[in-house]
Amino acid sequence: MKTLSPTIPVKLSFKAQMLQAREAAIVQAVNRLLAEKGFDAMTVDEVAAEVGIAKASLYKHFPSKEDLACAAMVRVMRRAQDFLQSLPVDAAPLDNIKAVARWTMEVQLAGEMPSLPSQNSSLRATLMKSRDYMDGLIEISDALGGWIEAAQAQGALNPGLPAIAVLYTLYARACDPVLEFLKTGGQHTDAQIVELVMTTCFEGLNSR
Amino acid sequence: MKTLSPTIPVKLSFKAQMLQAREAAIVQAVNRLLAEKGFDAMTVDEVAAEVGIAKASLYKHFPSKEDLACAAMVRVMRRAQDFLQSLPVDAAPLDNIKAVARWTMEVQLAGEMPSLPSQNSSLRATLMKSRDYMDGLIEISDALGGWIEAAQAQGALNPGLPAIAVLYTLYARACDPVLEFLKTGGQHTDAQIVELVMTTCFEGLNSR
DNA sequence: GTCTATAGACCGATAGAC
DNA sequence: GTCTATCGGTCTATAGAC
Repeated sequence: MKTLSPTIPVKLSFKAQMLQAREAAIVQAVNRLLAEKGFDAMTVDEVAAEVGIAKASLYKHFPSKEDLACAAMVRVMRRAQDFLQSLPVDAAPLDNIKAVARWTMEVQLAGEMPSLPSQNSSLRATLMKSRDYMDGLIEISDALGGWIEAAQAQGALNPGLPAIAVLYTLYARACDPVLEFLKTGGQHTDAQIVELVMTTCFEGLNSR
Repeated sequence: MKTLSPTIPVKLSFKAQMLQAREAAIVQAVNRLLAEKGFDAMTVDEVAAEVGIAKASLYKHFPSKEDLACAAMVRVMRRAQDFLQSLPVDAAPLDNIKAVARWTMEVQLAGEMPSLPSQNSSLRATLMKSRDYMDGLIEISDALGGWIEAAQAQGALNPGLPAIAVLYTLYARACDPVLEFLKTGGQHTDAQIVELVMTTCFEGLNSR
């Protein structure tokens, strides 16, 4: 078969690499724009302009604006999974949980956390249908959930809280408006803001 | 003068009352729709349909969609001010702070908390220009800020946190996605959800 | 008969889709 | 680069109050 000759696979692979590289550029641009202005305010024209390609070419890669956003979410999910795997397996569960919380806040402060409106139903439907997205979400939730229960069992996290509530609270830090408010205030560095929110999140507002 | 005859003022007042009542109906509808779908997804036609009047009539009351949203924000701000004034003046500062936090969460769970995109600049400009909005915001911030500093001084709230960070953290509870997540989960009543988030907010995730 | 307010058609621009 | 739908905003004819 011709397709098994040495040159063909190379050519296909090269072409595939081009496509993949452009797709990566698209997804990165979408990620940035989603973080900067959100889903509704982001226009497909902007994405095409930022990547430097024709709008029609976008639709060769992604069938709709929702799929663009979904790809950006999958990207950040992949980054999260990579971060999770970089954590020491023998660390205390609470340390890993805190590391993840810090990481999400740093991504947000770096302007790299895509923000989607939770009430948009067509977007929700697209995300739910995406195997990549759902698998990533479940894997991350499982990892975090395991650490949460372990930390509660050893008394490091409040065992009176439902684990799911703790998980949601951690997820919410990825889109916490307090970070943006404090950054706009200009009184604190990014590192200080992260530590501040880490404190309120884990220690609470009350005195100890 | 004829305009000072008894019947004229009565008539004018009646007309004014009608206008005011309709304006209240409009603002309430906007408030509900903003809470349900957010600013971008809400259309002016929907508002008119919900109130049961023509779109052009809306524009007799409010010059733009942004002003509609602003009026809804002023409404909820007024409700907040009323709630603040209903609190006992001799109560412990921390109790009042907690009462306000509970109140904002209850309003959100009741589907009555308008949600605006923080990055929409035309909307921000309209809000900033609104004396009613800004005055309300400042009055509320001043009241909360005073309680925060008092609670920190007496060691009830962590004095190591900047008061502004505490204030923002409280404001953020009004749009905390954890409430919606837990409600969607269906495992908890609204009251339980409020107490859960109150605990994580004031006690933190760690064990005490 | 006049005047106001309304209802509903209408316009222009924008943005998603192809 | 075009097409079409949608949406914010406006215009006009009419109904009803005085």
